[in-house]
Amino acid sequence: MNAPASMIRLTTQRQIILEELSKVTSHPTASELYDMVRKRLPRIGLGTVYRNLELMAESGMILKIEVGGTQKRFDATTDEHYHIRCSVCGRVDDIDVPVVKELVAQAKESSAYMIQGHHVEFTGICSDCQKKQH
Amino acid sequence: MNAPASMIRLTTQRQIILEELSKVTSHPTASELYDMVRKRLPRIGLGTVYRNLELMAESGMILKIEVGGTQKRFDATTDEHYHIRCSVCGRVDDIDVPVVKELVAQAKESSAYMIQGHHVEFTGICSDCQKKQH
DNA sequence: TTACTAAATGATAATCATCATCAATTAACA
DNA sequence: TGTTAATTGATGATGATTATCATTTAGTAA
Repeated sequence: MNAPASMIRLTTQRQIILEELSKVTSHPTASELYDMVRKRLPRIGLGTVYRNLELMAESGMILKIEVGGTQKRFDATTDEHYHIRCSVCGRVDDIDVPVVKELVAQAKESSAYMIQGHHVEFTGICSDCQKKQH
Repeated sequence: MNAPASMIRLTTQRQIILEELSKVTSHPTASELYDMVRKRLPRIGLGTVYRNLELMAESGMILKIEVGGTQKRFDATTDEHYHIRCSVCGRVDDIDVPVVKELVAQAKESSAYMIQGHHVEFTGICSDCQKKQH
């Protein structure tokens, strides 16, 4: 009855991209991940990294973070949480602030949009950049 | 004693960019603003629009919004408030949900970052896009 | 195991948003 | 009205991302 589902293959590239992303607690950009992955797969193309990150984000395996800054970032942790971005170096980390569920309820009342979700992004200066500013 | 402050001129371009931005409640991108301004100043360059939006954002006259999506957006309203972005068309609007001041306090406790601020971005489907999805 | 086929890759070019450069123009003021 | 530095418009450069396409390969069936 269903149209034949397109087959999603388990390729070396995909596995290693996911492994490398899972190793770090920071939230690398596509090209940072490209550099990390290339140490193990020197012939991989940047396009493959972009393609797979996009694919994994769509399927919910990873999280695509579109915050301030020019590049998208990726996160292997998919449960709902907030982020903090360094305004100096652009680094993004998870932040352990409890998710405010009421925000969505409030938004539903005060907007004609059909609300899907929310995200909180804190801005600050990371400890590395604080040190460098002597 | 001070170095001579660089003179900031009141040009036609700047005035009209600010006027057009103030006219709308949406949050146009630089190129949307370019189209709006060009109806009154057909010879204006896109670079001028970018330059002035950046300048006005730096001086605090307007707000530069770096949310999801690929383009930066601008807002003539500068007091602290949250935004909602349509996941279909990318449109961004203000949303009337009270600012949660406690979030920053909580963030300060649970992070090594020097916290500067926060922003909440809701995601949803705007009424126009709801209609179009028959 | 081998052969088949659609999915995926790597290389490359194309696109899009933004920024930089620079000669020509113009706002502010003496 | 003339001077001068700030600004403009035109254009090119850059950086991130996406599209294209011939080649390779994972998954499956013989």
